[in-house]
Amino acid sequence: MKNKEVSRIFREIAQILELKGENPFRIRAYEKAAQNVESLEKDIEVVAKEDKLTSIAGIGVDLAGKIKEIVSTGKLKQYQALKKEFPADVIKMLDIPGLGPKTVKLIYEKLKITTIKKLQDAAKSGRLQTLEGIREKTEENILRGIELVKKGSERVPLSFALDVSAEFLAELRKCKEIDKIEVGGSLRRRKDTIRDIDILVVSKRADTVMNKFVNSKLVKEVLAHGKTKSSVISKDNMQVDLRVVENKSFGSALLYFTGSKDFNVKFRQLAIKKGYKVNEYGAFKKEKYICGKTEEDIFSLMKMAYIPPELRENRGEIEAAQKNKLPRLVKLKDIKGDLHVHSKYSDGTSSIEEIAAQAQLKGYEYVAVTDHSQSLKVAGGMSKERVYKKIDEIKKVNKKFKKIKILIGTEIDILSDGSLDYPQKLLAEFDLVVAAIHSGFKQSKAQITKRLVSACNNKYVNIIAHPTGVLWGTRDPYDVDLEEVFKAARDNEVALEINCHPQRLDLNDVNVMKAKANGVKLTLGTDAHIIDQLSLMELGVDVARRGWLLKEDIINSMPLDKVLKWLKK
DNA sequence: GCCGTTTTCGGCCCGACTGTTTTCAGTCG
Repeated sequence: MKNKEVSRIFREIAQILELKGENPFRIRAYEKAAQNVESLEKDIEVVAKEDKLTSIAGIGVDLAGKIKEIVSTGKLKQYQALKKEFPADVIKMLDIPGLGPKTVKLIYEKLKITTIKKLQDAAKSGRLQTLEGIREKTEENILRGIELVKKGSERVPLSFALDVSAEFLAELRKCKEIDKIEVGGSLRRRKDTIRDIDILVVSKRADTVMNKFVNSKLVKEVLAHGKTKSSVISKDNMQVDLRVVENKSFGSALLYFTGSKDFNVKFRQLAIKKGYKVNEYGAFKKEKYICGKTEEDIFSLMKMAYIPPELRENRGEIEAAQKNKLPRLVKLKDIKGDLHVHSKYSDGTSSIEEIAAQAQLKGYEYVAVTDHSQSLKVAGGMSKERVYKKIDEIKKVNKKFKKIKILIGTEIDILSDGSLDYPQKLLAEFDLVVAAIHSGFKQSKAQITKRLVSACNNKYVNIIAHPTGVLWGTRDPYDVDLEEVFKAARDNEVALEINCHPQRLDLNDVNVMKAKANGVKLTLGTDAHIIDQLSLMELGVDVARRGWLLKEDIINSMPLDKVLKWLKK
């Protein structure tokens, strides 16, 4: 797989071309190509071999030739020549917020500044002010931008952004000048990681709302404060943007503010073809306002089905909506049980009975109590004896609860040599076996892949939990050949989990799509360690929806009898 | 550099805010 390599090279070419002041549309062509290659499901090397590169959107004859060169020689002559034109650190200056290609070029060429450190020194000493168009404020902004880069303006996990946005929403809702309020952006699309929070409000008193917003106690720093748009940095270091519009523009503004960027570009192009102009204030014919009060109005004007926010990534959803062939996405109410829950028997805090009661309250037909296996000592991994004790208790509780079935489960460790943490004889005692990697994350791709594949080959294993091991913001996924895991899972009727825990959300949307394309079934598991966390199911459903899943793709949208049948593969 | 049921040439989404200058370029989303 050289998809990442190709897209990295194209992205960097785009940056260098920006510095050179090249045609912006040519630059965008490289960026678009980079993105499309990166999100391509197929291996770019295979597509190149089949001579089908130009069938990829945004890849024409020229870029196809460049991809072939990269795939066959591992290099691209054009790229190597371009790299010589600017020092690597100068290209990195483009990452500084507020500093764009024009200014970087000016600074590099006039002052011969080649590193971010030198840039910082020059800004502090006021030397940048010798340049045309740069005065005190710009210098300050550059210094602030450098600090932001150092701190790492990285994406945060969805759950963290949800918490921050909830605080802002609560604060803004106190403001009686606000008639409507909604979150947009990647948060509304429920991406697994979020860079900034976009909030949209309807108000007739935009100035009052803006003043309250930028002066809120939640705000650390004001980046911009305009009549209809403001940006701040929150106390938790998240950028929050607020936009105020009139009611008649609420739908169009929400559409625009929800994005994604690629979706917006495609959508607006389509509008032009149909003779309309769509912006955040509405859909217009010539200068005449047609609609914009709701998103539905605009979709219907474009003669397409309403596209749920989770799908708006320009991954084919616009074409599908035009043909009225959008997938009937799984909904929270389709989920009939939770297949990954921890009890007091390992590192959870709830009793079997509490879990049963809460799951019943959720309207579930079943819940699997999947405690850790013996090796995972830090998480109260259970000995063989404790397993039998737990089985006895579950049987008793099952007699007490008529409306819900507790499945006897285990989240068993896949040990570093690929073997499982309990003998086969004990595994036979469980209704459900969830296998997962909790150690040896640094092993080679081949080793990790082999461990997961051999777990799939075990006849008692039903589910692979959090298949890539990612912990958003803390730990990168381990190196694994998912294609191999997909094959093994499909051939052995093993499902892959979408772990709903906000730090995990693993598999993610893209891998969920790939799994489905490979004929693999998915499960949703909250990994709850306390009964309140059974509500995390919602986040997992969001991932499933972003991955275009129907309820038919998800094991635990089936009723109990069918799940039991599936478990007895 | 890509793309095409108005086009194989001439388009390519569209608008807000800031800083600097005095009408606009640069940057961002």
